[in-house]
Amino acid sequence: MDDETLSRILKAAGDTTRRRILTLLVQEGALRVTALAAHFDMSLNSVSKHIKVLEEAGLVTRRTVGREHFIAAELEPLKVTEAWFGDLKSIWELRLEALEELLVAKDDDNAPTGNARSGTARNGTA
Amino acid sequence: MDDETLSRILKAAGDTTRRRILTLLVQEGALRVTALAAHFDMSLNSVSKHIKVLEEAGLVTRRTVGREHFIAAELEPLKVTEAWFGDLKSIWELRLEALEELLVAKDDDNAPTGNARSGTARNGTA
DNA sequence: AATATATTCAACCATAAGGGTGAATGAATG
DNA sequence: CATTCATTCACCCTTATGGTTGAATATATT
Repeated sequence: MDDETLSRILKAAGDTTRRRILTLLVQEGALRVTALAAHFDMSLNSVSKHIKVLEEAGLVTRRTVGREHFIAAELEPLKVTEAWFGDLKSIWELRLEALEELLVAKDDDNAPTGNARSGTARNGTA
Repeated sequence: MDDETLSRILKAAGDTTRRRILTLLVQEGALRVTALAAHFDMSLNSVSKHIKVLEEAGLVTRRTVGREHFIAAELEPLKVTEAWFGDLKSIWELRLEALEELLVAKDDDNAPTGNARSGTARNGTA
């Protein structure tokens, strides 16, 4: 997955209006631009621009039928993003496990202060 | 959870440099500002500012000891954010289930086109 | 053909974001 | 006490963002 893509997704999701749009689409299915705009105290144009941002991030797709544009949420980017956060958590937990092992191994040498979470790695704790 | 908070977290995570900082911290534990900056082709000042953004989003905490500031990743906001994406997926799946039920119920009336995913709700498909 | 509807495009404005530099602050060290 | 080191603060610049309005485009409707 492109790092640039992830940035676009997160930036798109970083705006309240856009998150609300996404939520609306997810719970109500595809909606027209006007229908979406009706939910917001904001010009239709602005909503249209927000949709464009979501579209460029791949969070939303557009199906044009006649003069009406139906906007639908896209599930895949959500998974990808969730995965990034999940990976980060995994690395974290792996490192914590390693730390704990170290502490347990040293247990008879010097009694550690406990609390592996604040007593961080080779750099952190003085 | 505050919506504003979520926005700050996602905006903070939306920048590549900041994601790299987070990753570094998660895999190496707490690091000094200078140590972090060494990884980037960018002024120390800029990195310092990125750290501040992460800090304001709660993604990172600072422990100052003497003249050195140790920056550590914070796990909790990651969970919250992951949860937001997860919730969205859940709503999505719930709605799809409901749609499938509808389709199955109508099965003898008129043979549907199948494909519940593109044939969206009451608004979408013409 | 004329008009109304749905949507985008273009230009504009204010403010935020991301980067840089130089000075200021605070702590260690000779 | 002067100096070096670690970091932030203040200011500047350029570009992006979120919002506005008015015009343009494309499709329906009468």
